[in-house]
Amino acid sequence: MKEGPDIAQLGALIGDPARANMLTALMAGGALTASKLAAEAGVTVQTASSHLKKLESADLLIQRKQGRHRYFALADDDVGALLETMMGLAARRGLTRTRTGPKDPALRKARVCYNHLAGELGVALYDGLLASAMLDEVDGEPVLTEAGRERMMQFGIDLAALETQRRPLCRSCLDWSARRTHLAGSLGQTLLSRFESLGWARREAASRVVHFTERGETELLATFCRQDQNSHGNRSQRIMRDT
Amino acid sequence: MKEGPDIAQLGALIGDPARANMLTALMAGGALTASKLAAEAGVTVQTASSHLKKLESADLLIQRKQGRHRYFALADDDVGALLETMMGLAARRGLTRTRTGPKDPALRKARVCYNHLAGELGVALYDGLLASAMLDEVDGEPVLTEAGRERMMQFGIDLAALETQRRPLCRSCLDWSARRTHLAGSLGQTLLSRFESLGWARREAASRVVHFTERGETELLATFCRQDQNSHGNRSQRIMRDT
DNA sequence: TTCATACTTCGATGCTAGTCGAAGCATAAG
DNA sequence: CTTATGCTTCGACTAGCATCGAAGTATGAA
Repeated sequence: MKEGPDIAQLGALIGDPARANMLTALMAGGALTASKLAAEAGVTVQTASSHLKKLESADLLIQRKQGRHRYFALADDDVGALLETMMGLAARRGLTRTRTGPKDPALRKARVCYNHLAGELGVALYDGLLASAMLDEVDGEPVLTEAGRERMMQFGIDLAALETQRRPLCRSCLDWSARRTHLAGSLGQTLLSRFESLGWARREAASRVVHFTERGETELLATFCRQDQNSHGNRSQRIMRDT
Repeated sequence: MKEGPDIAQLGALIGDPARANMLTALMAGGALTASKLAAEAGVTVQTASSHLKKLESADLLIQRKQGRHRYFALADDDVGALLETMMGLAARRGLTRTRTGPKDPALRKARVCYNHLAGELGVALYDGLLASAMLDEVDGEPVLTEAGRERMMQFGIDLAALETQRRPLCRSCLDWSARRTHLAGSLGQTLLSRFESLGWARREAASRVVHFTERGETELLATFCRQDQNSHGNRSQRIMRDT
């Protein structure tokens, strides 16, 4: 009847549970081997191979051979963006998976959302920035205040470099575990890598889990989430240990 | 293994050809009856009913009863946004449907993309605005120039009102028929409804086709696509009748 | 009431596509 | 060479789901 881009093909590709698991595992931005992806998806390697072939020939994944391993990664930022969009909508629609796994608590606490920090610590950071008046929300969009700019530069963020980029500095991103927002955008991304280079946090190898050290977590909260900074800061509830 | 929002459920819902057709038909923003959607999807009403039930219970569609008719529409702007994202990616990946239908030429010429004008006339408008220096592109994002602002106000667009909104005035949107961009954003939307109220164009009842009158098309090109306006205007190729 | 239209539900059918076992390549190590 | 590992291909099986005919419900018209 119609002509044009086929949403159905795309949807069907993402619509299979095994493939969806693989894509979700790759959302952290890294590259994983075929066998790792098979384990993540909960299928045998033969099945995974078949899926990966389909995803690759649709240009959703790219493949890099290295020795006898084959590493797969998302082909493009567009793919990641689509997956994020779907995640967001699925979360808001209450389309959640039932079977829950062992990594779940760690994932809920801190994880990578595309390339920035999400989970409890992610929303705590966002709330803290708001409460201490480093961040402000105008028309629902987060904006860095003058105080925030200073603190970020003290913290070693090259704001000037970030602001020359096309992508927005601050964006809000809806969290699916907590029903709150956390900080995305180039600043969100840069902050996460800064946390890592400071040794506050490290990413778990083949998952989206982010492990914060005891000290890292304390420092994070002290640096960005002190309520008694400039404002009275009751704009956000404390939600640190609510699970 | 994991927990969280289930991309797979969403994907599977959109992944069926019949459902994808229905969703695509609803992207124009209107509400259609169940039987009309069945026809659009090329299935019987029983089958359509089953699909619509699923889409509704996933909160992708909403239903409004009116007499013995049931009108369905996209539940939310988020759904439309997701579909647009998927359309864009599918187009860039070359995932296009093969079977082409009778409405195809009309669709290619002018159609509704979510709520603004797409198709050949859409990209002609965009190119014309660029060529006559009413629109400029900074960092890939379209921006209205001073000359453009004046012309829009002459044309009866209430720019001041649009600019108080959250959503951006100008956005670019990738066309899937022509591989070009056309104008989205609140200005894009307002322009299309202005075309309609001027009698230049009207939307076909239950499709995304936009019919321009002979005069409407001429006026559109004269008003926004005169090359010999202020600039030398070779920044865009003419592509009007290239199919 | 009777008939017509719009839509849903039920039941049966048929096909697609995901799944895994077994075997086949390819690369690396001993 | 032989052995081990990582991955792909082939083939067969099976489950799930889209599909439609037939019957059932709801609204409107005559």
